[in-house]
Amino acid sequence: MTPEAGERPPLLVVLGPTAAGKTGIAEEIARRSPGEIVSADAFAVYRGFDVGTAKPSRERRAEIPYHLVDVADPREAFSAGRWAAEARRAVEGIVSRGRLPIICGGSGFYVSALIDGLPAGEARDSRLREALASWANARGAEAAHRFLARNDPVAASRISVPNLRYTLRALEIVLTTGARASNRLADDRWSAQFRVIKVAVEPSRRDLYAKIENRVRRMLDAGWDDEVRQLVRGGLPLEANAFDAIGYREVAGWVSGRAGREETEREIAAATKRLAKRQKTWLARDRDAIRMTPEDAVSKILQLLGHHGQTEKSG
RNA sequence: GCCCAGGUAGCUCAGUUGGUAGAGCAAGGGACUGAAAAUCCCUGUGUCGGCGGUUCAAUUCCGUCCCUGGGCA
Repeated sequence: MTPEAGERPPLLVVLGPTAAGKTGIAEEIARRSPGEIVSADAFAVYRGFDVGTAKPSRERRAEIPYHLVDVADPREAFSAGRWAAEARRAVEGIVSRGRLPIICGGSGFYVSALIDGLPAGEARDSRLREALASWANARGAEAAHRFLARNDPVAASRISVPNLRYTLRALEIVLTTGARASNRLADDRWSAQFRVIKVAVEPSRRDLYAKIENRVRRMLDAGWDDEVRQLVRGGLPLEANAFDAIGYREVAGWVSGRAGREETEREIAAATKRLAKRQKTWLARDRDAIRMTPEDAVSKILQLLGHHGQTEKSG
């Protein structure tokens, strides 16, 4: 390790699939270090989405400062870029207070936007996006893909034809910036100022699946249905992006009598397991992440941070 | 008891004018550059309800029995 490595402030990143126990670990570290938590969760940013996103309660947030929770209205369009920009500001604030910043969450793309960076310029245009969507709706995904192939063949070759969402995003980038999506380079200078300690909490599949099942049951017991009723009564349409959060549309179906509680619980648990699988796939590529089980995560992280054990201290 | 309609992949079902079968969902694996808990890709052998019969060959035709749903008594 280079001498200046020790001078850079540490930035702890706790990753892992949903329900792995990340939050408890991050909170324990925050108490000992002491630190503040930056939630890396694409749906905990929305106000009113509490139970189903396993959002930390008000009491816990009073004990340990949380950032990037409840920062958006469910009606507004959120983005990885906006999250990363706000997370950077939060991290800088925590460091300036002399505390340990702890990124904690399961949204791999968001964390990547923060640590690895994104290309400069958002290249986002909602009017163009809508126009492209309705054009593609009329002409089909193949036509859209052919159009992209003409403007950015490299991007087109990486995107499968039916993946209309990716195709349209790549088109949006070429049409707004004139630059090909496949040529844009991410800017990762920001994270270089920190000693990034990235940790992946990975329980066995068996444990994780049991935790997921328990958690879904507890969420349904904790008034998830009331929360959905309130959101719907408040006029939030089921098409809103925030309702893409796993379980919310299922609970809406239960609330409206279209499905029973048991069936709803089963479906949500299955969808959550699929999410956990995708999260693990994402994480598997991350060669910087230090893998550990939830049981020994806290002591291993403390060690990585440089909290020395008693034997070392006395010597 | 009688008359219909069914019994095919974990589930819902298609299909084979007789040559041992395929979709969706589930499950497993993968991709991911501002919608990401999203979006997309790959992976399909299962006594085709049991037992007999006809046939070179039956999941397919015939008989019979069992099971499920509906109707009539």
